[in-house]
Amino acid sequence: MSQADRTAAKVEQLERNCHQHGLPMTAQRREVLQALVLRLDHPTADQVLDDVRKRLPEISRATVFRVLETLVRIGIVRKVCHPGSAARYEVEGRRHHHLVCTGCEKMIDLEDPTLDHLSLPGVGSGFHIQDYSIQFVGLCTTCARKQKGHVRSS
Amino acid sequence: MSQADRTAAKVEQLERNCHQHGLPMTAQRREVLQALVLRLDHPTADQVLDDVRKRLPEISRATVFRVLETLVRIGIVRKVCHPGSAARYEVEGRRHHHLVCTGCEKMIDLEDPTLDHLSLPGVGSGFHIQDYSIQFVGLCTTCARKQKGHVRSS
DNA sequence: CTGCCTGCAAACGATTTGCACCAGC
DNA sequence: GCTGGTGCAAATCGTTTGCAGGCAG
Repeated sequence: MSQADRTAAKVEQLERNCHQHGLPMTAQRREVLQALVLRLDHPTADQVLDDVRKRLPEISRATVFRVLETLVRIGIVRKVCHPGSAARYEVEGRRHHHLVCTGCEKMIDLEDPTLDHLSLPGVGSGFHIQDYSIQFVGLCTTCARKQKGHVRSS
Repeated sequence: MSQADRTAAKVEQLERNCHQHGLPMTAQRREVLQALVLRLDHPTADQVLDDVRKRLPEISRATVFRVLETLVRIGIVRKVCHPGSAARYEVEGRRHHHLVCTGCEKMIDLEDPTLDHLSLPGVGSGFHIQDYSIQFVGLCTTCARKQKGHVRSS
């Protein structure tokens, strides 16, 4: 599937989900989602804002926050937690995991079928597990090189 | 091991690590760590502050943030990322995973030996994996009950 | 002594909210 | 026309920082 197709499919899904939830479809929602689909990484709200402004220059920061939250609520977008300060967002898609670099805080997607069917723990507590995702923490190539020899700078 | 023993052991480790890093040992550091050991959940900095103030009433908020960051740096405490707003902290210990409730944002620890030895993916990218932890997302018993029948309130 | 640590208050960055107006249905 | 969405600016929340003492080593 091409990038354009993926985008179109997502926008369509957005329209469906908005409808299901009785929410109007707006240009802002479409553009925010589109910007997110086009990115391969996990942008912060501000990065999304920058992208969207290229096509919708008058959009407000607050709206981007509101729209992102809405997209998360209706299940099209996932808010991923990140050790860094600002929250990151990504479109919901295939199950995948994250490599997080403790050096530069970069986050890389990892798809690995062997990790996709963990036997879910039979939690006695009655917790209802809907999904899971693994966070691998470590050092990316660049940071690993940098740390050679150093103990700790700060 | 009793709770008191665990606390003592951790404080001792703190003294050792401070020494190793050339950092002075202070009452604030001891109390912050102690407060964290005594909690079974993943408190925010403010929750830690409340606990510590019971024994050290004049401690400042800024100090709690600074001390927590120090404890993370010297490897006694872990900052866990959480979809919610404020960062959470926990003492480093055995490997465990987290159940995160999407309803109330509660986070529950889960120790499960069957999940402790995942075959780490042979990442081609040269990423250096040091550790991992799994996030299970779902609904806790309370929130699961609440959602029965509702579609979505807000 | 000297350097790191602390308390306080102010600064900061990310996110949320109140309000007046506009657009989708 | 009513409901919910948007832009703007102000408020809020979590966290960090600058500075003047204080205390550990």
